Amino acid sequence: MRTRDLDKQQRIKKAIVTVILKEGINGASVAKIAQEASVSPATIYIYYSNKEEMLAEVFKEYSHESYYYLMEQMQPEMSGKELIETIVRGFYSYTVEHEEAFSFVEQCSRCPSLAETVCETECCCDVFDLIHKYQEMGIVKRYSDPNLSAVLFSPVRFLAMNSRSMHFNAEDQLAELVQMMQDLLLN
Amino acid sequence: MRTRDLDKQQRIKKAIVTVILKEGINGASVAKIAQEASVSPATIYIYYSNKEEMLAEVFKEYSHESYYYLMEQMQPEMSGKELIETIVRGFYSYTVEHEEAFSFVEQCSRCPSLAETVCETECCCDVFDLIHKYQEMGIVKRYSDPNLSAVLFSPVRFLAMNSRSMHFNAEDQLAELVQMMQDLLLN
Amino acid sequence: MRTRDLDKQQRIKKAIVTVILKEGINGASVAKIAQEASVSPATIYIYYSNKEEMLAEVFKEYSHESYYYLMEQMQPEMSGKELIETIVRGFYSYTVEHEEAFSFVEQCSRCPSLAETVCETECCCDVFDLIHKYQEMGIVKRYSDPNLSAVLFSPVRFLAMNSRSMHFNAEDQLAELVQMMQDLLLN
Amino acid sequence: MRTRDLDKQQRIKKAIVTVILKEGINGASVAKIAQEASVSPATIYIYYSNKEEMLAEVFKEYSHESYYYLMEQMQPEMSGKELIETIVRGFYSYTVEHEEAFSFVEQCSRCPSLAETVCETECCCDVFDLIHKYQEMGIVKRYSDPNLSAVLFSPVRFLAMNSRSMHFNAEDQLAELVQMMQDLLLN
DNA sequence: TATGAATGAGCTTTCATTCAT
DNA sequence: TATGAATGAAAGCTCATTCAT
Repeated sequence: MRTRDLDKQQRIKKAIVTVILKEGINGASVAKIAQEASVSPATIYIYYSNKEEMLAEVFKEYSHESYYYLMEQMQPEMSGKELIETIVRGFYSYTVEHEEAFSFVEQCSRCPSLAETVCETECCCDVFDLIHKYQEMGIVKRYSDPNLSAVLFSPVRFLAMNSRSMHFNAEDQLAELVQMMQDLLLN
Repeated sequence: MRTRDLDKQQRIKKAIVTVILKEGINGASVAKIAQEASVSPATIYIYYSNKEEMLAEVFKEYSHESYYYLMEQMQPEMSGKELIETIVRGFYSYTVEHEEAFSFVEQCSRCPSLAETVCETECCCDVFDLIHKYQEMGIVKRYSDPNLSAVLFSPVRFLAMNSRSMHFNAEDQLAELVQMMQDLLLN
Repeated sequence: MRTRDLDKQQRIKKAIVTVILKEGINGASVAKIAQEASVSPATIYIYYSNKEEMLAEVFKEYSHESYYYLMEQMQPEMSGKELIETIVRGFYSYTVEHEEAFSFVEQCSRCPSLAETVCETECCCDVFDLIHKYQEMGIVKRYSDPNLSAVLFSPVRFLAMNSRSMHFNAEDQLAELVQMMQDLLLN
Repeated sequence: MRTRDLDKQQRIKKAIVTVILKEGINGASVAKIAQEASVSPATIYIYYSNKEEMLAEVFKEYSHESYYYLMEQMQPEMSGKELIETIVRGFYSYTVEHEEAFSFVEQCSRCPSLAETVCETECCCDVFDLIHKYQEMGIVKRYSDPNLSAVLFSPVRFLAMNSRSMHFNAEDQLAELVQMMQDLLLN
């Protein structure tokens, strides 16, 4: 019996992200993904039962990735200021270093049918566990989770998506945004 | 007759938005839009030279709409607090009252090919003219435009998009967010 | 506006029957039918909303045809013997003269999903009206309709389908069968 | 081990019939049959060189089955009446008790490519040997074999296939049909 | 022998767009 | 201007079959 080719599955996953970055979620046909992965379209249906499920599954995986990345940046015993800076800068770094994955997740999360399959809150729960600790220590203000999520991540996403079309220097913006978030969220 | 034509074009525009809310930007075929507008597919090609251009044009129009709506909420002689509250609540109201248009614009703005055709900054220039005045009067802090845009609008969009999947009371969140923005942005 | 091409619709109907005779109901793909009709596959979907419905509709049409043909053979004032002979020979003639249509209907009527869409009894109601008259006149024995249907038509169908594989002279068989049916059904 | 293999082949044979009853001959893919038989698709190609041959072979086997069944019903020293009744009722019983096999054979025998591979006459030769004896004894009329086959089996098949769609009581019909056949075929 | 992985070819269907009126 | 008909191209997906183990 031929064993399942792990490399092949990896190539498919990679291809999905690549094609969606290039062509948008609209233009990402199974055929194109298969070609990008150097695989027959039929092969994709061995790994995923249909296109919808394929996107959902890969979307789910990558949704968590940015927060894993973020957690790796964290140091023990950070001050409040360091915490906020790490979150803002770390999240932005992720968008730059994993441009494909970031763009893929952004597109999926705006696609109503896909967005439903992944719950934002679950993805970043580790980050929130940490923030809650800082809240309990009286370092971070006790704003609600949805609003914390809204102000910590959305603006960074906005900058990441618009850094090209709007003509600004990302580093300057980021420095200012860090400052803003520290002012806003710390006691 | 002129009225007839205008009416037809208007119906097409409405249909685009309606269909995209119902079916997502993926499922929005020219045929479905034509049917929704009670028009022949061929007729659409009288008004727009192809689908891409059609979406781009309508996207451009609706991109401005939320900011027009916002400007209508503005009162002369508002305090800084009132300004911020009006922007945050007004923008949220728009997402509720014009759900179709909001969803349409959101979806288009995540579609790479379409997003390029519309510049966010141009759309909200009137709002920024106003904010600049308040900055010059020393009421609003002198943060850069991209960051102002990022923190004023993205979080509201985030709440609007996630109010259903996350289970929170929109009004409570909004009240808190207004408070946060006032603290953050006002001297 | 381009008007619907009646000839085209006719060609499609003809093509369905031809392809099914050649390839069997299994091998009859929409693409092959389209090619046989010198039409694009997409065109077929203007006339029928899907393959199933297409087959069902054409099947329904042709199901009636053999009985229309039969009724045309009938003469007024026939004797009982003539009635039976006309039915048996007429039905057989139909299978020879309209081989394609006959084979098509046979195949469809064995396909469970299609068979359900057409009710045999409705198709041959004119013939049964006639038979009922002869029953009332005491000429044809008062057997039940299902059994009359079973013995009058099934054996002829059997002969028609097997005249090639079994090696017999159709005319001889038919003459004998007429005799049998007359003996069986007439007072 | 031999038992294992035979068991496997048997399971495949059973699966073919089951799947075809459920899905029709169109919907009976090798994959589905393999799954139903709890076997890999590749395994099927160890026993049969391709799908066509597989169906043909199993079709051939089951084609005989109803006549074997029929022969088992036969008693020595039956009267002519009993002979006819046993054939008609026995054949009907078979269609009820072996619904899957009957439906399978019916479907195959309408599929042109398959029908060619099996000769009806060969299948029921035992039955005809018996009938011929009764003909020689002057009990059964000397009609030709094709016509005997046509009137003895086709009407029963017709009733079996239509007992649901036409709304009649099978037992009543059968009783009448027995009577008819006795009148028709016996001296 | 037996298998799950793999695939090219083909399926049904829909698409954006153009044609003929 | 406006249309329903028409279509080539492509979509998502399944097929019978073969491969590699």
